[in-house]
Amino acid sequence: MDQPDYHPQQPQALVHHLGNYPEDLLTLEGSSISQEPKTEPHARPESNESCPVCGDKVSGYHYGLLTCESCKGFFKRSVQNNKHYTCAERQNCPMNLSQRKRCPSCRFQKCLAVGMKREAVRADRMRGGRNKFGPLYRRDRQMKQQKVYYQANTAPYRIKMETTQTHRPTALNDIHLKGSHTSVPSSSDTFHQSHMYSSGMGQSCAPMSLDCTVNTDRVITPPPQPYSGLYHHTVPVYFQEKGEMPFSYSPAPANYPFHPTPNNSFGPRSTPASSPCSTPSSTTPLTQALDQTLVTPSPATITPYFLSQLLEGEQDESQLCAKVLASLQREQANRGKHDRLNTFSIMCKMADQTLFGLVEWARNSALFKELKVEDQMVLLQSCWSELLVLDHLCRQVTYGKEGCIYLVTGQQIEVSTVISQAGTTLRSLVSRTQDLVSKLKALHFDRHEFVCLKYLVLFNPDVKSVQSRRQVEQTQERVNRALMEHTQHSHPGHSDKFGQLLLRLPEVRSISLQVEEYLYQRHLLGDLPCNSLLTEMLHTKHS
DNA sequence: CTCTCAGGGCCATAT
DNA sequence: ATATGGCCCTGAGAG
Repeated sequence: MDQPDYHPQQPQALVHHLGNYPEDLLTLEGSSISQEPKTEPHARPESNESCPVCGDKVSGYHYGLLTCESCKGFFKRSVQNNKHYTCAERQNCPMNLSQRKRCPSCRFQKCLAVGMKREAVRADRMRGGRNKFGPLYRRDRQMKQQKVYYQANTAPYRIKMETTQTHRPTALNDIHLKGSHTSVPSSSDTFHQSHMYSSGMGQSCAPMSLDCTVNTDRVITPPPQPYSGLYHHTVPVYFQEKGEMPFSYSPAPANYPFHPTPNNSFGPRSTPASSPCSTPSSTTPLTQALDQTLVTPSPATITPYFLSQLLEGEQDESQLCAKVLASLQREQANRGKHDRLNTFSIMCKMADQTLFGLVEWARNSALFKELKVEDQMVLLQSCWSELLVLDHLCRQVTYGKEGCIYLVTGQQIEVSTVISQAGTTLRSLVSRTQDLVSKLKALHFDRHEFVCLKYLVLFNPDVKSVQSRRQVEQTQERVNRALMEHTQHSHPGHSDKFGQLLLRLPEVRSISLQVEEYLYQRHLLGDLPCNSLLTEMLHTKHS
């Protein structure tokens, strides 16, 4: 068997998430009229595109994305007839126009990997009509049109920016996670283990042994990166979590783990960035700064202040690292010798803890606290995976070495090893993510911009059932403007950086959707650890 | 109301 | 015999 059974999903939550890019990301609010993309009503940005599965000419949007007619038909038949293909090779058959017929297994896996959606194939086989992905297609078109516009107007810059990352080929049979520092981990490490696990969407694949080694006594040292401010502490390794979790691990009665305290607050907690819970009409240094950015065209003085306020809410990477390590240690300590977490579970735990951190970040944000609890919930439900992807991207840009993936624990993993040994889906995810990292590195993506993108993703007024839509919209517009002013001010010679950054968001979203789909498939196979925030979030989307 | 366009069906062709 | 893929039909939703 090389694909999981088809599980028709309730469309509501999915549509909700797939939905919408904020309008101001499309219109580049704040830029001059002449910079707006001029799109002809009948311009079809997809007309020259090639199918992401086989490279053939696309014929339109099919089952979630632009594909060719043949892959459309193939995907439809595969889902309708509940086909179970088997690859005679190693599940990495080449997929192009001439070879797409050779291996239906790899073809179907690639269809899923690039984002074709089973749930778009109608169970009732009803013909005609519009499907639930209409808004997604519309937005995607708009983004593509804008991209065409930018490509036409930024060619001189793009020549410099579009450097491609080269992956060093290795002959390693194992994936070795390495500490980011020079000291060699001791053999008595808590997590020293070797595991076999399958990756990819349910297909069997070449076994991957993984040596996951963590030096528990390490002290994080500042890497030679431009953001040395992140690593200014010596980390207490055995960082104890307080019982103050934003999400409950007990079975959630309302099918959602978000348990804020009343009055738009999440309990007594203070951070430098957050004033006590405020109402939309109250004024804080932050909201004052926000108001000023709206009315005062003085980026040199206001935007840096506003951005520094936003930055203050950022988690210290070293603390997050210590927290995740401590959590993993506790988990392993509670398990028997033969009951150790496997590699995939460890990765999930890391993602889970990172997600906790992101939820904490959001709830500590003064801007976010001003929203109704219901809105906070739906916004986080909508964008959690995008935040995770953004967080990962920033970590790679900031600390990642060429050809390595930098984990939240400070360990590193060879990209080429993952690429060569992972299943189709994971390989696609890693490859797409690394491409994005390269682009962001070329853009000299900085912390301020990262924070802005996080806010732009979080404050998405197009999320269905947001009540205070205007408030969300205004915040997004403010952050959007701050981002624009920051890029113009900090990179005056690179007038298009703002646009280039926004153009990365559709790919972030696309990757995050693929991550969700991948995790959900693994979850259905029973691979995901139970009682995690990750699974709660996945359930919320798929329930 | 008309038009658009994405999903489904048909069927000649390929394997 | 079965799979593929090009073409056409259908009909919900947008305008």
